[in-house]
Amino acid sequence: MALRHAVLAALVHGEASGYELAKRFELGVANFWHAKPQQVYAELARLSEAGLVQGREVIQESRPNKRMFAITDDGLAVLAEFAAAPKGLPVGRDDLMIAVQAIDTLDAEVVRDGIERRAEQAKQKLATLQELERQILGGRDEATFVRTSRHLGPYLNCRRGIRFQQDTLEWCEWALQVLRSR
Amino acid sequence: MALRHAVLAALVHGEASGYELAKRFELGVANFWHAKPQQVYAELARLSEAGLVQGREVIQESRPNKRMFAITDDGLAVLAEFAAAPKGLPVGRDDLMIAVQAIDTLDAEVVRDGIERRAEQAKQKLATLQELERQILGGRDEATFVRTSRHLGPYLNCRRGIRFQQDTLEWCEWALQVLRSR
DNA sequence: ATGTACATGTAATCGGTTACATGATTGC
DNA sequence: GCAATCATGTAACCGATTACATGTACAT
Repeated sequence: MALRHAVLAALVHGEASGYELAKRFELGVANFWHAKPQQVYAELARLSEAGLVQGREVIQESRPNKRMFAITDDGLAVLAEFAAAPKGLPVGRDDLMIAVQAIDTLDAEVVRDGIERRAEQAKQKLATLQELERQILGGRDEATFVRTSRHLGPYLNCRRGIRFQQDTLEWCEWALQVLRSR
Repeated sequence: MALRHAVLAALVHGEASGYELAKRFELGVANFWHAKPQQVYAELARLSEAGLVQGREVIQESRPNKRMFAITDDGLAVLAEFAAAPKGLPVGRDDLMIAVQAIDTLDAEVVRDGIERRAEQAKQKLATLQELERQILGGRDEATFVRTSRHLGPYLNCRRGIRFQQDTLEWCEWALQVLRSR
């Protein structure tokens, strides 16, 4: 039941609509949490019923109406409890690594193509995250930002994502070189 | 339905019992796939019924009997098909990063403790994986191994795991430094 | 006209986790 | 005596994915 906490955490820096939250999950936090839009809407409904978030209707004219959700004090309490609980290791599932594991029996070219495609995906994701980093830093260097900002969480998370994609890319390039050199 | 393929991939370098497979999932491949023992047994039953693996009883005297499973030609065909299919991005879920995202609103000390615990976990995991790497290389250097071995898959996978844990560790240390310097 | 962004859901199904269940052998 | 390792599963529940469903506004 951790999507619940992920949604609450995504709301601590201000209210958001289900649509906005779904986008945040897709891009910003996506390396370490992932959720489909339908899941987000369903979770918001449950959180709202439990009193952990509060929604308000926003009537718009040139667009469909939307509901903005904000975290409540009860929601914050639940988040705090979650943060204090011991965490297990991250759960990862990567289809590509299944193919890699079996490369010696399979057609190696097919797996190589998969690694190349993954490298491309990583590059794109990396570009997106670096753009996000620029937005967060807003022209300041890291030391200045760390001293002056009250929004460290998203930055720490963004850095984790950038590192992960860089590491992915480096592994892909190393693996391709190994496979070429056989 | 990808656990199916993960199990098949784990069997390509030789037959194994459910118990052995469960251990392989727990340690070796665990950074990029994860499965509980019960799941492995259930999957083996399904794969066996579908003719993708074949089991044989092994009677043991000083231990409980076991069933060893080997991948069949049909199983290999299914794996090959899977390998050729386009892969999505890896799915990751990391509770710690949820707490990190919300650190500005939460008690920062609690989150710092979480990062420290994660660093410890990463160190242990890293040690295990480096031991596995030594076993795989068997005294040879990388270049020699790559030229002479027919089991590249597990090595590529192991390297991915090592890099991931190293990167985790570096991020943890960087994040702790940032949090201390505030 | 066509597609993308905005905006929100329901229903059916599938995959994964947790709890339960058992029992022998080996080493501390 | 007690814990760890070997060895295998069932059943209930919950969480996640996929398919279905609808409609407006704006840009190309």
